[in-house]
Amino acid sequence: MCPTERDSGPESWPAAPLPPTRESVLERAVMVLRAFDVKHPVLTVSDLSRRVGLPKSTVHRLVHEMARLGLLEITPDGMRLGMQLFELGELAPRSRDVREAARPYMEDLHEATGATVHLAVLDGVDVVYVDILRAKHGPRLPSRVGGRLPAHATGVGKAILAFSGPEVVTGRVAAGLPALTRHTLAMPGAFHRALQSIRREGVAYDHEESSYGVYCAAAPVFGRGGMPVAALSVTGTTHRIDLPRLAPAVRTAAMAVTRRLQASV
Amino acid sequence: MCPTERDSGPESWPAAPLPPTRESVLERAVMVLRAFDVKHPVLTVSDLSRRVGLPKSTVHRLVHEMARLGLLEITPDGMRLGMQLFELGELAPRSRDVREAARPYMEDLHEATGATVHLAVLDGVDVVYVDILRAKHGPRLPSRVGGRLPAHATGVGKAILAFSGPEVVTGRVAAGLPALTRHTLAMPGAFHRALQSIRREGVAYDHEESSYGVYCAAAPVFGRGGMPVAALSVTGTTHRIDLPRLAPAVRTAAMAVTRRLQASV
DNA sequence: GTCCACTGTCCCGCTCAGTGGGACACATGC
DNA sequence: GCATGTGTCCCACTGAGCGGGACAGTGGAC
Repeated sequence: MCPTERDSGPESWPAAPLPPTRESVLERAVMVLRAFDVKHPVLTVSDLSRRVGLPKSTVHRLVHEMARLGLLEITPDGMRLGMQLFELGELAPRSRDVREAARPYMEDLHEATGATVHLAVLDGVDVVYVDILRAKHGPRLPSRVGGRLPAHATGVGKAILAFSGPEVVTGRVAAGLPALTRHTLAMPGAFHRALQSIRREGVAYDHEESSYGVYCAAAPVFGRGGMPVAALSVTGTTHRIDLPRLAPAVRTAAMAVTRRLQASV
Repeated sequence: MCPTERDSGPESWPAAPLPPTRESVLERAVMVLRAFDVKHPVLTVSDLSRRVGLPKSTVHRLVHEMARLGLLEITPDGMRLGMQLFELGELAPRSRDVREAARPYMEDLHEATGATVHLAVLDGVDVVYVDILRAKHGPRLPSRVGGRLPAHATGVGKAILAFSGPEVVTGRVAAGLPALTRHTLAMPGAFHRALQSIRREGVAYDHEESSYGVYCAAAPVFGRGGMPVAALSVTGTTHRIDLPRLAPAVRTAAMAVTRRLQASV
């Protein structure tokens, strides 16, 4: 919640906690899977037992069953997430379809601007990055495919929210507006005003709201029903990117993807 | 198994059947997840009940629990795989790390050759495609990120197998050498001879062995321990690609990725 | 209109899959 | 030596998961 988090900045944000229920086998399994992250790609049985809060013998049994199913892989120094998960994840339609449709236009945008191009979808109150084309030069941005950030704190998130139904926006506000930097729109008033301006302009800007030194311009992609399903953004680092100049390009690309999505059958 | 399969060709291959055991809750859940594929991105409770062979009431309960956990999403016309899976899948280290390391070199290769570039890892007896940069022009190849094909029938698969331990190769042979086209190396003798030649040349070729009209050259990427962990390939369609000319480029790129992997910490 | 076949949802009593405390062997480090 | 960490396995208990079956709603055929 605090802008000055301990280590590497908001590369990824924890998913919303699961609604409280007496945990089922399935839930325990998901808890085990969720225990892994970028910083902890390999965990031992004891690690998992500690992180998840389940008895070691239970984790042991669970983990071996999951390995049998391909959800986990056992290595000499612990468990890691398995290829089966990658395979299943790639089939998730919300990310797959929009990525498929957007890829060519992302490449054009990438080539035309030389900047890093992002594609993200909304999942609950967060955005999840679905595809990234990185700038050849310049520092590596902290974003990651599969990474999750609170929607209100990102360009892509604001672009989607601005054109979503009011209940979606309300959901985000109700879940809180955590500040990732001191520029994050953490006040509902400012946040709503920003969305209104985005609706007017058709573009959302992010001036160091998600991460220090990171600037971006984002535009929404609309699906079949006319509702926003994703957003494209062009991102760069401080003063090395001319957002007003790039905004029309992002909008145009996003509109092209929209057209493509609505054309397909 | 038959080369002239019914519809769209070998875009994806079914994963190996799970070892037979009395099915656990977890296994049933995975069976439900695996019921989804490219042609069936949305399934209803009844669909799932039929496809998986579980009672409808059981599927109903299971599916709603999985939706609560984010593994599935409920839409007006059925269930689909959820974003949670995509998120978890992107964390699977085997695909993530190698893709991260390979991306820049894939882009170079893509730019230098103009052809489609593939990155795949070995999973059991199959290869799973981890990243694809598609040629701007020309027909769309049937490959798909997250797609699975029997290793012996692909360039990338043969490139990996040729430099893997004998037990890995034996595993593939023991699992059978199904023919995807009439050019697939379906005989152990021919297969072993091909691997030997690949070891000598450092490049694996695929002349319509995985799909008609598809030609490719592939080279292995080695991990920390000196064992192959992935393979890069350059792919094109009949006669529109000059493999001997591209082979050195693929090898060079693969070696660069190897270097990068072994350098990182 | 009346079928019929199909959905998704929910109930509820039975039972066996899942549980987890605890014991054990082994590897480190002091 | 002892202490503290691993991973693995056993086994008696019990409630989570099971699934047959009932039900309401939908929609096409006739």
